[in-house]
Amino acid sequence: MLEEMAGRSKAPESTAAAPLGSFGRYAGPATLILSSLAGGAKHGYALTKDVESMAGVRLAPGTLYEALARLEGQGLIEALASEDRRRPYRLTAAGAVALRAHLDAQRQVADEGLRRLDAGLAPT
Amino acid sequence: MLEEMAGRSKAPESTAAAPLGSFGRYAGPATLILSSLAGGAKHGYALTKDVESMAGVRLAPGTLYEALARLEGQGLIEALASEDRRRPYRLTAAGAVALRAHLDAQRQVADEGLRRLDAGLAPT
DNA sequence: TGACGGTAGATCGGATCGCGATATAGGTTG
DNA sequence: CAACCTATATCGCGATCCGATCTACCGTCA
Repeated sequence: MLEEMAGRSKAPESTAAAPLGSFGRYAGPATLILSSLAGGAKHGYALTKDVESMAGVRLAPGTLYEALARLEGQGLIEALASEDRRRPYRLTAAGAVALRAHLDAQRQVADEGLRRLDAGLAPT
Repeated sequence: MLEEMAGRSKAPESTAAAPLGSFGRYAGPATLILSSLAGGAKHGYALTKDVESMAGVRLAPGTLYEALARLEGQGLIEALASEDRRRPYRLTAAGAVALRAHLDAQRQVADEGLRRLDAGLAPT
């Protein structure tokens, strides 16, 4: 699944799939949005607030709504019936799978980077 | 330090610094490059190979060399004397600090996202 | 020796994406 | 009613990513 993700389908030809870079280009806002939605359906504005308290990042409105449109187009999130003036979005099953893979990979990279930093002072 | 980071100097005006998004725009290749260099100085080509085996991501040459130039301009890495045809780069002290902050933040977001995914099945 | 492939770096053009500015509009509080 | 918060949408600029393409050196295998 998720083959065409970002219009670029090049798998690394090796055995290991590359969840990093699966979203849009190289993660970023998409990761934050999906992670936020993993805690329950939210509309855009609530999402901004949640992301801000969760990651300290304030998503610009352009970034937010364009990312939402992209993610919906990719089937990773879906819009719910709008109440009031809110347009809530929910993580889809595919979105949950993709998010988990992405976060796992990201955590691995972070762990390895931190390991190298701590081990290091990098001789040579 | 790191004030001018990406040609955009807007600090988040609030008290809490936001390590996510500190690089270029929203991390990405920069994170991978810096994490790789945390394991020791490397030249561009070796970096690509290391990143590929570390994260399963193949950085395009354009991405790589442009990112290296940006990171050097930001003082996060520095070029060493070139041997043969190689131009090795090394993580600077500032780069190590920035990388650690970024990876810490990224790991926190990943952990929270995974927690929500596992806790969830997200009612409402 | 000459074709081939891996190493190594650089640059350009096109496409994507992030972001602030801007606009609209309803609700609340003073 | 002014000011501010909620809430969404869109446009344009600039930043960034990426594949293609070029140069160049090296080893090897026919």
